[in-house]
Amino acid sequence: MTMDKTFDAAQAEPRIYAKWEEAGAFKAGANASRSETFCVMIPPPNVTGALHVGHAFNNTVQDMLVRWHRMRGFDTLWQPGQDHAGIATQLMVEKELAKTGQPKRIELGREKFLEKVWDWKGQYGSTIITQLKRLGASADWSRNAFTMAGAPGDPRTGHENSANFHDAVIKVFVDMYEKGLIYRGKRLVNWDPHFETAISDLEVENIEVAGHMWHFKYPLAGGETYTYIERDEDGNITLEEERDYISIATTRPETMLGDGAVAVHPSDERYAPIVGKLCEIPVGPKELRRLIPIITDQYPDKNFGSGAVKITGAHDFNDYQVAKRNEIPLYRLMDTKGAMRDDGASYATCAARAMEISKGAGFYEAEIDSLNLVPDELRGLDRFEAREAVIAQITRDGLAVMIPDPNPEEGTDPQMIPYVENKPIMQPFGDRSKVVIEPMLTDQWFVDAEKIVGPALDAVRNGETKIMPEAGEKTYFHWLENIEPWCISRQLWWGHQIPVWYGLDLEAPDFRDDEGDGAIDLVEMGRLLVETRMVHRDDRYHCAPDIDGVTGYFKAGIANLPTPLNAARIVEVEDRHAAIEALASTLAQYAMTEDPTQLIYPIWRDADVLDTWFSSGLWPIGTLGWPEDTAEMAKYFPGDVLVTGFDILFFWVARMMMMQLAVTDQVPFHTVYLHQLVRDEKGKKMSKTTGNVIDPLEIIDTYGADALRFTNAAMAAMGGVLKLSEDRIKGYRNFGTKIWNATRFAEMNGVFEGPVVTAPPQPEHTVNRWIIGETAKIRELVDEAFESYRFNDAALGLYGFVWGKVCDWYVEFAKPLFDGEHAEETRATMRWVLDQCYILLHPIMPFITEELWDLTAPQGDRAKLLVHTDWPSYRASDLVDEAADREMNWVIDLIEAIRSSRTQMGVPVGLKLPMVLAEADDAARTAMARNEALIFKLARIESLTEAPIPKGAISLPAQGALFGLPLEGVIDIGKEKARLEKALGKMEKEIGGMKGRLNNPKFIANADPEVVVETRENLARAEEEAEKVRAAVTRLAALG
RNA sequence: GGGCGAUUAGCUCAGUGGUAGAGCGCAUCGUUCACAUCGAUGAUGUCGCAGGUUCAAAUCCUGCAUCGCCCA
Repeated sequence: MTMDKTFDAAQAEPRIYAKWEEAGAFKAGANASRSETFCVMIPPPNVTGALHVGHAFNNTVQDMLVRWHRMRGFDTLWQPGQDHAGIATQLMVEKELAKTGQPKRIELGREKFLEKVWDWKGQYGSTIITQLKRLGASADWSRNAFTMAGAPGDPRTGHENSANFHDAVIKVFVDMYEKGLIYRGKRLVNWDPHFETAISDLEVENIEVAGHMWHFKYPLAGGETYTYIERDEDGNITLEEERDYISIATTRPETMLGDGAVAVHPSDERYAPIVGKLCEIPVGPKELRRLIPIITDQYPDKNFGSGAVKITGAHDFNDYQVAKRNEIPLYRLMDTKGAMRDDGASYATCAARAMEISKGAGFYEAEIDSLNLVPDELRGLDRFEAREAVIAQITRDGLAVMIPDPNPEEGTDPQMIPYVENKPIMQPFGDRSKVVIEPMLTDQWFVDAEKIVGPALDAVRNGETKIMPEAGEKTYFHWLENIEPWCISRQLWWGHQIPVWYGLDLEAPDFRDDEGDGAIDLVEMGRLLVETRMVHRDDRYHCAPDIDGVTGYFKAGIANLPTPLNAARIVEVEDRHAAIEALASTLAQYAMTEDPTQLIYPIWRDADVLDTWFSSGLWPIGTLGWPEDTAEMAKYFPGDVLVTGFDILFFWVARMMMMQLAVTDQVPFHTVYLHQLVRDEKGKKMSKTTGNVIDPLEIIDTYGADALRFTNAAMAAMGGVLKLSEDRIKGYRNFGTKIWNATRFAEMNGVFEGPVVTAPPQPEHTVNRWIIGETAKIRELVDEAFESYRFNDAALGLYGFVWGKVCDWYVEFAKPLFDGEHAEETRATMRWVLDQCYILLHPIMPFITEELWDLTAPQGDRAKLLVHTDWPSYRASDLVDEAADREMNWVIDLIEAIRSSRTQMGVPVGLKLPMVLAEADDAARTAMARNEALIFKLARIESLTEAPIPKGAISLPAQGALFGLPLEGVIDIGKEKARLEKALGKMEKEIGGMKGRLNNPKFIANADPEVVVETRENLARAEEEAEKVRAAVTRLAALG
């Protein structure tokens, strides 16, 4: 066997991964040797996703945990899969259709379009899985799950064995609906005008943009005036004037049309005189301007803007709350595309009705939504065009607040100009559509989160589930304690369609049965349809897993209708519009035939689908086959650890907790490991626009997956910021090369010629005894680090051990031993130690270690692949030989001292020096005698004689000994003296500190006794050494 | 504005009360004998500032400053 000089990751990694897969190494339960299970659910990446550095980090962490447990014999399942990513996928497919010149989504229709989506999923949906494999992820791919598995039309491509997620999602929806945990309602939601759907908070990015704040006058009704007074901090009047208006500042003038009130803080004395009065919205046809009340609410900030806030409940989340509290009507101004409404009655009609309402007339929510308060000339305009028009109108009417131009033209009096502040404002954008998100009042489905939040809070409070780092728990509590209803409906086609059917409300309270015969005649039927306006009333709806489930409900619902309507057949139609047509046509037909068996009652299914997060909220059980009673569910649920980004703590983790508890009464996992976003080396978010995106696949191509994984592990300090730097990756690639070459050295020295060494050897030589103890220490450190999720400690500990102990010292120490009486045991020890390095490094660097595992057993006598090799459990207390430890540290210190003085004195590297031993106690003498060969070799010493330190020699104090390097004529006395004095200064400072402490009776009395003893020992050692240095300085002084 | 967090070597970061650390970078030296993706050696710190608790503070507490993130 001749090893190459480096590990060829690009060539080896695919081969090694294939070997694992062929061996079924990642299958659930593979290598299990005990009954405990270990189950990790992958946070499902989007089916549209491609691997980015965040995935790479997240999955490295999971893989380390999984591999570590699998090697320790746990019955391990790492459950992979993907979510169906409603918007993203739909967008992707629409783009694809456009690119290939196919009909558009709407043209295709729902069913055909969904076929296209399934085709797309089959063709491109497994991209990220292939990429995760390149990272070395050891998930059980045979169980790959998909959140749309089992939905109508699923051809089962790429998730052949996935549990039926659709059934699980629908069952949970129906159950929660029946328990009253899910309801339908009109609420303010984040609306994406591009995709024309509600979206979740998670899909909204708040970005600071340059914005403007316009200041407008809202005239008081009836020309009323009041004295407006402003005071400074001491209460002195700074401004006093009569005003016939109230000044409002807004960043969104176009929403003024929907204002329902102006609010001021109850303690704001400036506006106290006009609270309760009406003011006029300064836009729209003059004769039809609406009046709105001036109210008080806690929300306005007295110090912000003018202190008065316009309340547009249907287009702003804060205003919505104020409006709700104060029963202010919510006027919707825009359509689904974000354009000003162009529907309903004329502005004159709507505004008149709105006026009645603000003067106290009663109103219904549904009626309010039908009022279109957009002036006729603004109807149909895009919201941003409408903004400009509104500003222009107000300014033209002289109702903008005016100020003197701060930058007047040279030599002229400043002109008065409208007061517009330029200021940065936070604006919500759709993360995929990139358009400004509009708060919009629409009918949506909600989970009444407040009702299911309790158990999720308790589970974390009582420690049943632990969130790490702990700061995550605070955030979790804060969010859950203030939980809002969760909007789960989306106006999309790709997703789980909501299992709710609607029917027209045919119950007519004012319907008269002329004959009182309980049967309906044609006259009555005509009146029913035309006069009672039933099609304008709210619909009836029922929820069930399928249409058969709701048929009964609807039958019962029409049972009380007059004959023959009460016997109509329930038939599903496309939508509400089709239902009205169908009903009209069936009634018309009945009028002709009078055949009651032909009468139908049309129902239609809710067109909306469920939020992707609703289905991924069920990930921990859905992937295991729930609601079926599967073996996997019994074995692996509840799972163990969830590894995910801090950013989805609310959106996913908290919801999973709530939903699993609501459905199974059990927590889905006992530990949540949260990590930060992966940033670039300067800590900036990676983005295509900034151009600082690091592609993990390019990194893998260049440096290998192990280097990227090791970097991820080394960065993974609990809660730490993750800054990925290519230099660091390169450094860890070099680390791989280092252990590769240590192996190569061992191979050249015949270490792998015999059979493999499985148990810790019991060698005689100190060097070998020492490294075995060091190995045991690092094994304990690695286990403790993994146990407590301190992956950085595991990685850096191994780095220091392999490079700093094994390569820098043990390999060097071993060189002289290969020829002597300890050759045999040294080979055995080195072989064992290297094996331990491969094993302990395997969870972090699986590829190179598996390769080395194979290469270092040329006889083919490995019991198993490394991926399944038993994790060691030997202990430092059994394997550390204290004496060997002391001795080797003494040797290392001495060699370093000699090397240091040589370099500083400018002794040529090649020159071998004689050395004198001036003083030595027994321990030092023995240590010297036993390790002379390697000290000579590593410090380039040619001889050792016992003699006093000669003149002009460098003194080298060691524990229990004093050495000298005669360098008369070579050393620069001044330089050496300076070096010694510097060292002495440092020592004396330390000694001073220790003496100070030991002289303090309080220290002796209060400090931990161990600390006192330790300090005494350290002091003694330091004083001994300082004494030697002082003597050396004296000798040097005598010389000079 | 509210909440959470950070501030340690030139850079990136570890360090949960007991002698300030790592990697990278930098400087000097070194290629027969595992590795130049390497080796040897070295320089670099008022641990953000000010108080407090303690025998002892980078570490705990308080305030301040600066910078992040989340929410409004």
